[in-house]
Amino acid sequence: MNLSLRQMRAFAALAEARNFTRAAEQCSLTQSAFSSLISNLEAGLGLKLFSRNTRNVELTNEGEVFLNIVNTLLPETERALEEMRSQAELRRGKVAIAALPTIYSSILPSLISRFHAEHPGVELIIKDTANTGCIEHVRHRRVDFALCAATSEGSDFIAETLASDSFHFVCHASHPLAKRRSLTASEVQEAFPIIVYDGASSIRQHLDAVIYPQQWRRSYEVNSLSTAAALVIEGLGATIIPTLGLRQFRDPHLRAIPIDLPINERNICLLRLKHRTPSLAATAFIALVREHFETELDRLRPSNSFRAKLS
Amino acid sequence: MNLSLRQMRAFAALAEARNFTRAAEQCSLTQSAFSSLISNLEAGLGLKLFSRNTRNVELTNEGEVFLNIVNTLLPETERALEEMRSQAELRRGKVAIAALPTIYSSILPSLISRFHAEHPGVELIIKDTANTGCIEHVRHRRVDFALCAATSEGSDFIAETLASDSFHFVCHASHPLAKRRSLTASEVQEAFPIIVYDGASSIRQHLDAVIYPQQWRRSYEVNSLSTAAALVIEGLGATIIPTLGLRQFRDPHLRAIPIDLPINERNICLLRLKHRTPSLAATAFIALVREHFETELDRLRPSNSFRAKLS
DNA sequence: CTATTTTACGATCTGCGTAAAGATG
DNA sequence: CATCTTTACGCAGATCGTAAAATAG
Repeated sequence: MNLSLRQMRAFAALAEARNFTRAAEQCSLTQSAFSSLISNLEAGLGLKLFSRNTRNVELTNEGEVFLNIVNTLLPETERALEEMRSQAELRRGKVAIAALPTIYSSILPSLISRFHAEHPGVELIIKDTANTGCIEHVRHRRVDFALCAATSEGSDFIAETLASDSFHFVCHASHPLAKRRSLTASEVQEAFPIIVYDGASSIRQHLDAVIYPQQWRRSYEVNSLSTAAALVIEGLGATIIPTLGLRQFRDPHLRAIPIDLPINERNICLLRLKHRTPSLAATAFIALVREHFETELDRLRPSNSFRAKLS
Repeated sequence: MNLSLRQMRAFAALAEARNFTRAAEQCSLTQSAFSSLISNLEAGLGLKLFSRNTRNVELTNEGEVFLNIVNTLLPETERALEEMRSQAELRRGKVAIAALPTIYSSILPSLISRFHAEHPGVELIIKDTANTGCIEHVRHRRVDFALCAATSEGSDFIAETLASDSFHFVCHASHPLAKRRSLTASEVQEAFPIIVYDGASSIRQHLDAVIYPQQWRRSYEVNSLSTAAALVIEGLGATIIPTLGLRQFRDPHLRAIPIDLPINERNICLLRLKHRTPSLAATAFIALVREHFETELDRLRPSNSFRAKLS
């Protein structure tokens, strides 16, 4: 006897419906195929499970015994398969991630290619959005997790700090401050015109907080790093960028000067919902992220000269 | 995915043996068939369970997960099938029977012991109750079948007549009629005091019907044969008993005289619900009952002298 | 007569075995 | 290169669907 899941499903459906036609529909089978499926099950077990005629279908005593068994065995088996399906989702699954533009443009590309090489069947969806958007994506479960700046929002989140980067004053080589080795907050504030970012941005939020209650004398408010970069290159102003964003400003005419801010570190964290077990695919990606920040942490250290990297 | 018992068995064997050839042998399959069986299982689950080459077979991480599942699921499934096998082989089961006291006390004991000897694992539940009770037990499916007097109740029942017995006047040896060889209905009606049975009793129902619209001049109305027997032995009255009930009145001081009633035969039948396939255990018991009445039918024939048997 | 199950039968799919090919230490 | 697994392929049995037959209220 080779009892199969399909047989148990069919039996359970018939025991429930007590009607071949409806039970067959439920199993996506023709009534005739369903009938022989039940017959085969009965033959396999060597006993009648249902006493039936054209008007009435009901369990025999032996059928009752089998129903008791199936009532525990079937859910367990289904659950087992569901468990395996979750496993399988590592190979053909989906990971949705939200990430700050600075993170997306710096560390994610290499992680994506490594993950894809390891799990070629897993679909990766990455939304690059400012900090506020990242948090909302996580909150509404539109992503498995986010890589963004630390947040203090509620206790629904788990925020794991992965690294922290610091801020740099980025200007054209012809800028009056271009040759300085370091700058103070007040010096930077005087460096008008300065290019700032949209209020949803973690950079803007951080910088606003740092000089509170003062405000930035801004001439431009942009949404993307690349726009800011274009403006700076054109000599229309300077901007302030955390370490991870510097890559966007690699240009021979630009200079990046470390700033000494009251709160100079921006924490990069892995943000996810507390009561949501990440899928295995997501877990795998998270592992890759953690590994990245462990092995390449030094790259983020402000002690490294980024001036050199920009030229 | 239609997980089957065979797939689980094969997986367990391979996880144990870690060798396709030996695991295949254990499953009574060629190595090639076994290989594709495992492949199909992996394809069905959507993941590799074993990482293998020609020298080495071992479980993947996903395989380990599946092994944990199978280690509980497989034994449970096997046990379930074993349970059903026991049912099929009548090594387990339950038969519930309702029977008239006259039947219970006459033919059932030997049938019970024969059935028990043949099927020691089958539980027997026998309710001795008057005719009305028997019918209700069948109607409400509290018993698999009943051995009782024929009924004309509705078409939900199947009533198979097994035998018929006839009625006897039973009295103390000192009774005025004790020496008669036979009696008529009117003679019996005059034989006051007469002990009758509760209205639910088939004997009472039969006798009431026989003399309708007259009524029995009763002095005692009892529920059990043994009570009636005690009364008769004490000389407090006579009673009327069908053949099957005579056994209760075996006493040297009692006499049983055949009565010539207008309807002298009480049909003993096997009563069950029409649309209910009896369990295997019940079927086996029914077979025993039929066999009994086929081989020992003569015992019930009123032609036999029961006077002799009583002394 | 109507609703329902069973049977008949051909097409398709699955699973097994034989035998050959492929892989690996 | 010896051993073990996978692949190729034909056959047998299982399963499915369509359609007709049987059954029961």
